[in-house]
Amino acid sequence: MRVRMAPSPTGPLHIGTARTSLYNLLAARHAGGTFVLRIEDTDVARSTPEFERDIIDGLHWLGITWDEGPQVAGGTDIGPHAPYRQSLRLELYAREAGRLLASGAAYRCWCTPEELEAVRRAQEAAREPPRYNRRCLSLTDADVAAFTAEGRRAAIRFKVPAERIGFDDIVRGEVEFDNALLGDFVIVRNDGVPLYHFVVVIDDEEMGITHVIRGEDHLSNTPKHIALIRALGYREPRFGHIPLILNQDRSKMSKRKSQTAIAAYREDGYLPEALVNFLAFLGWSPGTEEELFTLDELADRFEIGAVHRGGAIFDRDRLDHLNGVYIRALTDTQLALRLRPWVPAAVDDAGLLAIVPLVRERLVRLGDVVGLAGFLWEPDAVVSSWYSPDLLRPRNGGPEAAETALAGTIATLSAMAPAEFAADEIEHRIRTAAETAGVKAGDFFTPIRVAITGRTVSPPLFASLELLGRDRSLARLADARARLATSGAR
RNA sequence: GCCCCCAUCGUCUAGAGGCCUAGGACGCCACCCUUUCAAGGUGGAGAUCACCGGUUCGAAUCCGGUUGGGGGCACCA
Repeated sequence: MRVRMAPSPTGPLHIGTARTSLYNLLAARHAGGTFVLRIEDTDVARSTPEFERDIIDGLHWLGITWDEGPQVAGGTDIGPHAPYRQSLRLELYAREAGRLLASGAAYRCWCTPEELEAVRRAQEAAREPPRYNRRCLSLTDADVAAFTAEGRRAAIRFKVPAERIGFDDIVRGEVEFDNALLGDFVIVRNDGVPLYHFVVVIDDEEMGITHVIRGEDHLSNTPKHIALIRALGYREPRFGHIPLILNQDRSKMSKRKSQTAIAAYREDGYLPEALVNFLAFLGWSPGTEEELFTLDELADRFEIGAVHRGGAIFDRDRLDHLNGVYIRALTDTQLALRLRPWVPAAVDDAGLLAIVPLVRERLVRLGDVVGLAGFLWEPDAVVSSWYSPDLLRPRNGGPEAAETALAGTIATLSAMAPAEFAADEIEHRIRTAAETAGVKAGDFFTPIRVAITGRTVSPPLFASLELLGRDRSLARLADARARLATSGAR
């Protein structure tokens, strides 16, 4: 089995492209086959090296690797069919176009976009299906001479045979189309650039692709490809069309309605292993009730033929849950390493490792560490700016209750030696202070929490105090007390 | 408009004629735990298997139609 993924570098790596790549990889691995990556960059106007890099980096990040193809953006291609970038294979396409022209399976077309548009409008008005009227199929030498003299350049159209085309789709079963309903489509633009439907067929043949696994949006294109394959005398691969990933409204997932760039998920702090697991289950299931798998385990059980036929909505809540599960499964050291990109360098590795236990149960995404533990590295003034003094007041109590807690805690912490400043000891003493003041523990803690973390929701309070340190804690408590007094005067 | 594909809780799905008074997970609700928030535990609501008609002793599972949804019909990929 030889499968391939052929992304087009006309945009960043899309979540759908990532899943199709994953399914191809899984199918190849499961069958002990070969996975090829080919860059579909014939659209020179829209393709960029930056997008190519984004795609390759994103795939690597997900752990999706290929046996043949460009390994690095701009790097050397690896494999017996190199190059794997279509922009480098132009002579091959030109030669095949020549064969089609010579056999009469294709013909030159001199129509201008305006002429084509006019014909299309006329057909619409007459309620006819919009398709090319074959004007250029029966041109006289004089017509051609006139167009040439005019400076027109010809595109090449494939003369679609009027026949029914059926095939046995790996995921959908028997499907049949009537190519008589198709217009003769352009395979080479008038500037000489070959088009998708044409090059995809040539490359798949030349690269020995045996199974074409792609999105359902290509199902209707398949009869075009089969017609081309027959006209060129190629071997017909098996086709398998996997269901689309959908927006909330069940339309094809798009940038407009969903977050589609893999890089964005990476930046939010989703774990690649969580994303892979999630993507694999969007449209497939091993049929058991286990749901946590590594890439290797997925490859072991994946059956391309067992893929569902219906599209699946991208459920962010489910991804979030899965990501949390994967985060919690990490060791402290592993999690610290993953968190590094979101934590400033001023927090050293030991400091970061100390933060991990405070946040691990609370992280949905790695990036959430900033909101959860930022109070530890942000300046006091910044943290102070996060809250308004009235948030210092506990649920059951007014400003005076806040003042009592703040003052009591300042006295308590001031009396502690640096060596004693550990979570357990801090908790013991503050609880005692609360009892002495006759205030319920929870109400006593709220003002402290806000003063220290700047928020009403935070990691466990006493460990937070310990990590912040006695002096900075005292400074924040004093600041809170001062702000409370000022606001209370109003 | 034409062609094609699809259809089980809100969502992802298990289910390949009797094991289904339809199972799991996410989300939601309640309770427990608890210094907040999470995490964790327990319980709960939630699907007449889109609808109609067949086949069969028996259908979520097979067949046909209807409806609904989606995709494709470019000198984009």
